[in-house]
Amino acid sequence: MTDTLRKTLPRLDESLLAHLPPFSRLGRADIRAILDQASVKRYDSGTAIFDEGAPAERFFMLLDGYVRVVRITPTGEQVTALHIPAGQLLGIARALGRETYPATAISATESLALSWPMTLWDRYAAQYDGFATETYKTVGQRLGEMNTRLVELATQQVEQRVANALLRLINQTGRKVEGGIEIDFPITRQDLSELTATTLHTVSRLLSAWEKQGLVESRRKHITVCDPHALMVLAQG
DNA sequence: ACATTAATTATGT
DNA sequence: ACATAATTAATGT
Repeated sequence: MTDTLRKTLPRLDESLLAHLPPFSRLGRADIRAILDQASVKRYDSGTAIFDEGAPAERFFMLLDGYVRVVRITPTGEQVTALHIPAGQLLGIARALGRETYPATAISATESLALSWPMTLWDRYAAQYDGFATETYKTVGQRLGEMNTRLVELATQQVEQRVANALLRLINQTGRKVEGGIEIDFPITRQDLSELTATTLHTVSRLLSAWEKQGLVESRRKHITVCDPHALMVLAQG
C-alpha cells in the first residue's frame, strides 16, 4: 500500500549529497531527511540567485554549474569576489553570523541548486556531526583565497595579477581539453578585469600577447591555458 | 606602468 | 539588424 503515497515528483536521490563535504559524514537516513526539506531550482545563465543586502532567508547547495559572487561598489561597478563551482555551499550568511547576504550570487552558467530555509541551518549544524566543521573548512578556504587576492592587489603588477587569476581559475574550474586546460564557464575580459582590478583593455592586450607566445588560446567568452608552467613563471614577477 | 577614450571589427542572437 | 565582445591605436597621468 505504500506506493499509493507516491504523489510527488521524482524524489531526489541521496547520492546527490552523499559525497559532498558537508554531508559526507552523514548516514543515509540523515541525508534523506535533509533532502526532503530541500527545494530544487534551475537558474538560467546570468540570473541572480540572491542579492547583496537582502535578508538571508535560504542557503544553497550548488549541484551543477558555476556561480560568481559579486559585490557592487559604492560607485556602482561590479567586482567579482570569487567563483563557486558545483558541489559547494552558497549563501551561508548564517555561518558568518549575518542576517543578510554579504554579496550577490549570479549564475555564470545554467545552474542547478538545492536550497533550504535558513532556520534549518542552526539545526543542521547542531545535530549533524561534521556539518559545521566541514562548512567552516570551505569558509576558511574562501577567506584565504580572498586574502591572497588582496595581497596580490596591493603588491603585484597587473600582468602577474591576471596570470594568478587565470591559474586559480583553471585550478578550481579547469577542464582538461586538447592542448591545455580550459575554464569551464563563459568568462569575458570584463570579468577577468573585475577579478584583477584592471581594465578589460589591459586584459585584452595581455591575452593577445600571451596567445602569440602560445601561452593561452581564447575564443569569445572562452579561455584555455596551454602552458600553465610558463604562466606560473610570469605570475611570480 | 598603467588608465582612459574612442574608433573599428568580430561574433552571437 | 542588433547588441555584446574583443582588438587596436592614441592620448593621458
